[in-house]
Amino acid sequence: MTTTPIPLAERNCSWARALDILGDRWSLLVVREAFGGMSKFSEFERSTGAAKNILTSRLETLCGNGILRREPQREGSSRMRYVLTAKGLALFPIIVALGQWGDKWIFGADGEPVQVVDRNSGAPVQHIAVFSHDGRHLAPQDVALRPGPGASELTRRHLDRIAKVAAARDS
Amino acid sequence: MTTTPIPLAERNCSWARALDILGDRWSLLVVREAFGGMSKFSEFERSTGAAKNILTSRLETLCGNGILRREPQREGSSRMRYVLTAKGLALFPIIVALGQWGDKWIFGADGEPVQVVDRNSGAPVQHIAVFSHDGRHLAPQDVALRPGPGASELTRRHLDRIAKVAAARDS
DNA sequence: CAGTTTAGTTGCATTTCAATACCAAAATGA
DNA sequence: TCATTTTGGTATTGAAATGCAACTAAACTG
Repeated sequence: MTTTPIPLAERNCSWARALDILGDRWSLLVVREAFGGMSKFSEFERSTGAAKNILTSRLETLCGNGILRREPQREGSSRMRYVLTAKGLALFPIIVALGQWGDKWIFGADGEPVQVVDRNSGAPVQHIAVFSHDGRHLAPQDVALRPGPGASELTRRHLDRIAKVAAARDS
Repeated sequence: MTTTPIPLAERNCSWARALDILGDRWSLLVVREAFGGMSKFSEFERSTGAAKNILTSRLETLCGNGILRREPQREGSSRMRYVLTAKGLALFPIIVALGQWGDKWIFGADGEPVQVVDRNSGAPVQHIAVFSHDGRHLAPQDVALRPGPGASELTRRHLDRIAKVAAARDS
C-alpha cells in the first residue's frame, strides 16, 4: 500500500497551509520587521540580513498570499513599498509569542535581547497564553482537537487517529 | 562597504534564533502532532506526511535543541519515542495561534478544518491575543520594541533604526 | 520460527538557497 | 546639468536541502 503524500499547500489543515506559506527561515523575520515599521526593500534587506534574491522571493510570496501589500512609495513612483495587510497584521500574536519563546528558552531569564512593551506604559506585555472561553488558563493537556465545519473526511480520520493514540496512552 | 551577514544561529535576536530552529516546513508540524499525542517515528511519518529522511533530520534537530526528548519506548528497547520537553510544551501558544490564524485567514469563517477546544467544556478556546500587564488588549501599534537586559550593541543600533523609521513615518 | 512492522540509512535526482555580480531607474550633489 | 551614488531589483552559479525509492537490521506477531 502506497500512501499518497498530499502537498502542504493542498491540505485541509490550517497548520500545514500556514507553514507552507510561512515555514522558512526568512518569512516571519520579514513580517517581524514589517511590524517594526520597515517597508522598503532596502530596509528589509538591512534589518533581516537576507540576500536580495531571497528577499525578492519572500516579498513576492508574502504579497501573493495577501500578507503584504505592494504599492508605490509615492504616487507614480516605480519604487515599491511593502505594508502589512489585515491578514498580515493578524500574525501579531504569533510574532510576539515566538519572540517570548526565544527570550525565555534560548536566551533565558534576564538575557532577552529585546522586550515587547506596551508603548503607553512602557511595561512588558503579558506572556501569551491559551485561555478558555471563560478565561481560565489552559495547558496543552487541557485542550482537544475537534473536526471543525470545514473538516474533510481525511481530516476526520486523522483526528480519530489522534484521539485513539491519546486514549491508548491515557489508559 | 560590505555588510557582514551574521548567521541566524548566532544573532542576538530571539526571532532569528527561534526561526533558525523552527523555520522550515516540517518542524512545527511535527511539534503540533506531538501536542496531539504522537510520539513514535511511524506516527509522525503518517500524520505529517514527511519523508523518512526529512523526519529523521527534523527529529534530530528538535531533540538537539531540547524541544523533544528521545527515549526508549519501553525500558531496554532500542525503539525510540519522542516527547515534548518543557521547552517544547512552551510552544503551545504559538501552535494554537498559528492554527487560529490559518483557520481565519486561509479557510475563513466557518470553514476551519479543526477546532482547538477546551477538553472540559468542549467550547473553542479564546482567540490568542496580546495583552498589556493590566489586561488591556493590545494592537500592533500599541507596542514598541525596547532593548532588553541581553541586548548587544548591534541590537541596540538595530532598535534605534526601527525607532527612527517609525518616527519618520509618524511625523 | 516465518512473516510483518518499525525505525531508520543510503543513494540519487530535483529543488531551493544563498553569494556574488550585474544593471537600470531614481535620487543626490557639484 | 551632468556625474555619482543609492535603490530595487535580475541573472548566474555553486552549495545545500528536499524528497523519492530502495534497502536493512532489529523487534514484534502469530
